[in-house]
Amino acid sequence: MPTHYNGSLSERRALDAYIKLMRSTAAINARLFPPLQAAFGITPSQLGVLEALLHLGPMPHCALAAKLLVSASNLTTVIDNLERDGLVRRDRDPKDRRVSITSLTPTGEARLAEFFPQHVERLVAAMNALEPGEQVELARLCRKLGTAASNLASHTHAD
Amino acid sequence: MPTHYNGSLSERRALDAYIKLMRSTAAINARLFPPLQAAFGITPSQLGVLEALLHLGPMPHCALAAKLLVSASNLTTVIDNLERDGLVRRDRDPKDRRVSITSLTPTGEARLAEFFPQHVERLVAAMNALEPGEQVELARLCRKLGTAASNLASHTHAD
DNA sequence: GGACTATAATTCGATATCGAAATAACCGAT
DNA sequence: ATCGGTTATTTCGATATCGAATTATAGTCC
Repeated sequence: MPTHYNGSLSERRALDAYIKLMRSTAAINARLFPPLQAAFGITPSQLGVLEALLHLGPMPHCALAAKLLVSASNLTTVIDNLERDGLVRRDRDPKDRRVSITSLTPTGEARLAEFFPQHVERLVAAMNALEPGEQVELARLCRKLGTAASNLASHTHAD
Repeated sequence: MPTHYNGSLSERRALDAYIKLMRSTAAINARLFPPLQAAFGITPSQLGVLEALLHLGPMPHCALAAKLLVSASNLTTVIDNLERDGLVRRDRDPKDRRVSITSLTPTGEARLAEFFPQHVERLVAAMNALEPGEQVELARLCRKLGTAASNLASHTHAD
């Protein structure tokens, strides 16, 4: 008589999907990043920054933080380390001197060229555990889920 | 004439699925954890530990680390903080004095009871952006993906 | 039973991450 | 031209995270 568990069936379905979602991302990233870090000393966060700069060009700090979905203060730390290693540089925007624009250095571009193809290869290999149609379906479901989660602003005030 | 991009179509499919997978987990967790942390001071990692102890009972350190897919050294830090706050306790296993067994304290159980139902509610609400059938399909795809990624041991030696 | 090996947990140093507070620069109104 | 509010970035303190090294205990082999 599971009267206490009235939502249990749909709850278990949702929880199961959530857990598998979290585990699959953890498992994939556990395959993807350790080789990168061991061979090139590049952390996942650093890769995110380098990749964004490669694809989108030099960017203001806050735009980069928004793009990567991380806090500005966190990004400061990551860029500090990349700058120390000579992979990126910061310049003040002459139009608005509050703004710090980060860009790849030639060294950064060269480093990226060394490891990026391999990284993409590993990524594609990992995703190829799914058939093409399944990849498309996964992308669709994740987009639907992510969009909904992003749009829920602050509906969480319990009644 | 995209001769340079010979793998481009299947690559883009895989990359797209990967990106949406990562973004959806980030978006969902961004909805789930800040309220928990603001109202109860519980971090995501701490929740993981408390939840495992609730469902599985007292556990050796290394078993807990394996369960949560985190390193033992990381787990030490998380448990240190939980112990400091009185939510868990450590006891040496009398059978093997190397082993540290972590368990919930009455305070920990009480705290869990305060916030866990709300948390599950938020989680289910977030996942309900997908229809029941879609949740099942997402779970299947993620399980397939995660299992494959876990089984690839070290096939990454480039030729 | 003493030496060697293996395993459990912690410590250590580095990076990442957040929110709150501090700084600096811009902008609008007067 | 200044006051006050806004926005961009950094700083600070706390937690998380990992791998490598360390410490403590078990187990094994002779």
